[in-house]
Amino acid sequence: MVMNGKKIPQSTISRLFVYLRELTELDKINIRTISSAELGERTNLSDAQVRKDLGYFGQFGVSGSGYAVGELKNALNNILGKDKIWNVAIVGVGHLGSALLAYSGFDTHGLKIVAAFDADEKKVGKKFLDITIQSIEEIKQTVKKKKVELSILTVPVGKAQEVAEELVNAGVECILNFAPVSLNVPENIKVKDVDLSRELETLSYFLAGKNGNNKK
Amino acid sequence: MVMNGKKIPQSTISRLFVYLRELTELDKINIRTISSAELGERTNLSDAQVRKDLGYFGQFGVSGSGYAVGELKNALNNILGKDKIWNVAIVGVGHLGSALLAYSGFDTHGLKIVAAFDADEKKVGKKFLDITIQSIEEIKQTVKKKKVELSILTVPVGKAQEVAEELVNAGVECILNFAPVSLNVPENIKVKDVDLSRELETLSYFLAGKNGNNKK
DNA sequence: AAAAGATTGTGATTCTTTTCACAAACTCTG
DNA sequence: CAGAGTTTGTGAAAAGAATCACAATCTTTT
Repeated sequence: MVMNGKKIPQSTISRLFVYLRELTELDKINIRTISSAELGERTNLSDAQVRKDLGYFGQFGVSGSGYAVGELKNALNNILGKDKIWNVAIVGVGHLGSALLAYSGFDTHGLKIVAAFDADEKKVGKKFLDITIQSIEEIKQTVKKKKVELSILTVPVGKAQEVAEELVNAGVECILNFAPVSLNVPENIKVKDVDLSRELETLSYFLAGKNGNNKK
Repeated sequence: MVMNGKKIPQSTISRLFVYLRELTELDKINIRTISSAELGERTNLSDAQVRKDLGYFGQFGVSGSGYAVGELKNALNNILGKDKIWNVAIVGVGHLGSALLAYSGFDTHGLKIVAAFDADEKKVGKKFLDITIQSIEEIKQTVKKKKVELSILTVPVGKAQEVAEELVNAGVECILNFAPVSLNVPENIKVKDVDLSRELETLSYFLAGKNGNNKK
């Protein structure tokens, strides 16, 4: 990602969402102004990090007093494309998939689940809230019709690559992949992996270290 | 993390789990030997990356032929502490929490869910497979009794900090946090954040860029 | 057994991200 | 309104991570 000739780290983008969330809270409790130091404290980041991150996108602060909460909030909403609502499809309505379907938090983040797919014929036709589960075969047609832009892949490992290809073929450009495999997709497709077991395993690795098991 | 004086990147650890998963597959289909190039190909990483990652922990390869699959697999299992089974507790049995409870994949990763907690009195006492949901008040006692080492935090944002403190107080050293807040815990406690909305939002940011919405 | 080929392990290099540090700009106080 | 106190914005330095590149080592071929 490039802006004004400077390269913007992926991690900066990710942190902007954290700032935005905090600013939204601050706004609710009528706090009008905040310094980078305080915003950093609340988000467990350094003041310098906060300033540098914001610095990629412009000058939002006022020397001596800090940032205007409302203004910065609006600026970030704009930068992060949160003024738009994104249409999301969930593919694979197993345990995790249905938890995500039922998760109400997405709406408040500008994400709207508009479709759900599953290979299991027994599930097809069932309703979750206002979403009817469709067959995998209907992906292409439904993606077009419902203007799906993002997709969440919660199918078993063995099916992931195959289904991913189908999604790409249907025109989806972003995939949040929960299957623990590296998807092979064209490079214009943005894939983000969330690997729950791996996260836990990484934790256990540190725990192993603490107990002295694998420390030299 | 430090080994032989060299600092080991967190990302290296994370990738080791990916290598291990691939090696386990290779072993199943009776492939005896693999080069860094091929292992890299299968995991979408560069050959140099594979070699450097492994290099932090020793010399496992053979020039001219590559790595012995079985041997490397065993070595990684050992390095990553996967010879041990870790006891896990889930705190917050909402949509996501119960999906994780029902998720069978953890066992195969050396993780055993031994307890579940929820604040809702209506849920307390209910059974999920062989786990009975307990009240939050019982955390301390149960953590001790069942030797909980890892915990998964799937409570609402507002409760997260409070419950995290209770976990720390009970002696849990690692927390996988699904609540979208920065937990404030002592620095000897390892917290890993998984923020699903943020992951999706990050994706949508790139999508916004593609459509030219926020490109200069 | 020598030559050709493959592949590792790792120092050096490059690239990326974070932290430092301070002038400049603003606010507040008496 | 001058001086003391804050806080930003940003180059420069440091730290961290990925890539390069190649000598050393092993395998295969003839």
